[in-house]
Amino acid sequence: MISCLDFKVDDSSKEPKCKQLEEFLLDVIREKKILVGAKLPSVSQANKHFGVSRDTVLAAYGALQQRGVVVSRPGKGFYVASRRTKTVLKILLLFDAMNQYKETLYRSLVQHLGRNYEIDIAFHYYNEKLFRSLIENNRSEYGYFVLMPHFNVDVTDAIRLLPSSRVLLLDAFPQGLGVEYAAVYQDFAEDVYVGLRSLLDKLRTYESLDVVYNGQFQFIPDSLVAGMRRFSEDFKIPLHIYRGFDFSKIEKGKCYMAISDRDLAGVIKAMWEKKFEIGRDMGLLSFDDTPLKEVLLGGVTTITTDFEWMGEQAASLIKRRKIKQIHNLSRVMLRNTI
Amino acid sequence: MISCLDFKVDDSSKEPKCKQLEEFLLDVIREKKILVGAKLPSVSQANKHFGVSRDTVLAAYGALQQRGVVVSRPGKGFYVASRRTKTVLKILLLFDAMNQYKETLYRSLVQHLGRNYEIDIAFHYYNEKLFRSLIENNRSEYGYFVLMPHFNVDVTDAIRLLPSSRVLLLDAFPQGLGVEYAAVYQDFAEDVYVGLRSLLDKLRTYESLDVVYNGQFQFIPDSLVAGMRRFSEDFKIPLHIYRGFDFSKIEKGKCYMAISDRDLAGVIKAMWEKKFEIGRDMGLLSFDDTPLKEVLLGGVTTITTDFEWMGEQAASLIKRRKIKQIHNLSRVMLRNTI
DNA sequence: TCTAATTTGTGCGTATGTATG
DNA sequence: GCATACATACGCACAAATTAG
Repeated sequence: MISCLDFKVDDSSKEPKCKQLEEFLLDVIREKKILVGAKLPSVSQANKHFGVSRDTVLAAYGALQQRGVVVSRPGKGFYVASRRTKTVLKILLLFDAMNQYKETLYRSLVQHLGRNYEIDIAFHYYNEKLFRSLIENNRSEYGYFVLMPHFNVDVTDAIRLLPSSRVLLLDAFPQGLGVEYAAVYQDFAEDVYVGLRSLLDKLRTYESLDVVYNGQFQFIPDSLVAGMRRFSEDFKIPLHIYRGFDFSKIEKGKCYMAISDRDLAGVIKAMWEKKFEIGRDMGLLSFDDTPLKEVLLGGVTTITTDFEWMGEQAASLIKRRKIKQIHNLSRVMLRNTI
Repeated sequence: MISCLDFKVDDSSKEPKCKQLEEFLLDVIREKKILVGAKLPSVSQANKHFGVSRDTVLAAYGALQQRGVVVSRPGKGFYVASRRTKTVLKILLLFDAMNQYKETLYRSLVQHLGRNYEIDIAFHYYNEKLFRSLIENNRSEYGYFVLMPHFNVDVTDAIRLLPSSRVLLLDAFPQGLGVEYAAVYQDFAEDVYVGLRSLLDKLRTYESLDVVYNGQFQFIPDSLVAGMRRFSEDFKIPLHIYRGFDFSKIEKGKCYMAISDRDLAGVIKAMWEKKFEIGRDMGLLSFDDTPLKEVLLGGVTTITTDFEWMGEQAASLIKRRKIKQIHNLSRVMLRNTI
């Protein structure tokens, strides 16, 4: 029984020994290696087996007792009382960038997780090195990692530094990572394909689909481009992708697709200057719905996912320590601009 | 172990002893004589071995901690956390909420600070207790604090826990804090007064000014309200402030002021339903400019500050360790909706 | 009932970082 | 730079409760 529990304290670690033991036992109880009602190894057994002093064991057991996870019976032993480990889990949220819909996601996640979680947030802004160093430097500081690995290069090696049971991939699911990782993701290639297909009749009234993005901090996933290209080929809709688009070069008869708010504003301004009429002279699509897009130009058509729901699903996976891949479907908000 | 570290303070040097020790230890860490994760000599060991007082050791160790190079563990010791010795300061950014213009500010600050600063960000979402605990729990971990104390209750006691030389107040400058605190702030009362006054002729064409905000996470500084009230009294413009406004109750002849994007969208939707014409049947103002507001409804009139500039000023104060209060002026972007 | 072994529970000592004059 | 009080981490010794024989 106790021999099944292989654990050694790391004396050189900065974590206190009793804390290390406590975390280990919480995992053991969560994983049902010791069932509710069963007896924990006695203090002196644990003391010898784990190679720590009796007091260290006692400190760990005492902490578990204070949490209500175990109860002590003097002269008998410590017994598991509950699996509801009311632990404060420290979570690192590693997002790509700060923007409007990210706030929706963040709030939803925080709200649905509730009080027993301590959440820190950081942004990598598509800087691969920053992403790596944030993972490396915080490996031991957090008990759980929610990662948004939006990169067109391979970062799976950095992610693999973390135990897969303590990682949730959010929004993006990099190729090369398997079912051992929990995830709530968008399948950009598929979603944009399906989204554009549902707009096919409208899109046929334009001569081409032109994707524009300008900012230095802007980023388009390769998979999104792949989905758009497949749509373009399958349905013979010409596709152009402009990185660093000169908005004054806007033309009649095209349907523009703006990536960021800044790009969207740029297209609209150019449209005004040329006195184009939206939906007739040109079309306009955008990604990720926000309150203002509902009313901008009488409603901008967007291809978007439900970030509220994404946060809720993520929170649920984290709370139940469930490893599962959830495809967060996207939908088209068909409005006025196409 | 400690005997490998031969270091003697130079009493004749003009460099403080703690600075000498700090530099020595940085070299030791750079040269991998002490590896990441390993323990530094304890304070009392170092105190005896290096022939300096405990305080000197503590000052050196503390400085290393504020650079993010080492971390302290009570009862255990100081441990090397990172080899990034180029980092001169670890900064905690404590913002109120995540939103569009906050990103502008954040990016500007990060960009103007440059590479040698490690910046963490957290949000308090107008939760006073969270604000306090974030300060208390991170007091020794960071070398500098950029605080956005947007509260209508007094939080100066929490701020005073930090050395004033290591604090920058951003956006808000709470009453009760003096010139010993660096600040780049908006004077909401004054700014909104001046802003509204510049719109006086336009505002006189409406029967009243109605401030609407709805969200649970929404917040209006008392000083902003005070500024609006003073304007209302001085120029006899009726003012109504609705917390939890029912947008369907929107009326002709009034000028509405929306606090958040969500409120703005709510007013516009209600306006459409009633078929009001903007700028004639009703007016619309908003706070904080964003790219989309430039094009929404042909341009929404906003009272706003320059967050790009605010970030630049803040970075400059931090880098030069300058203690100065900078009033970040706001201006009116007069557009189509009033 | 007594005894010995096992187990939980308590007190004290030492080393370490933290905070304050 | 020094002194002091304090919290935390860890270990040793011993007392109190339980159980088996």
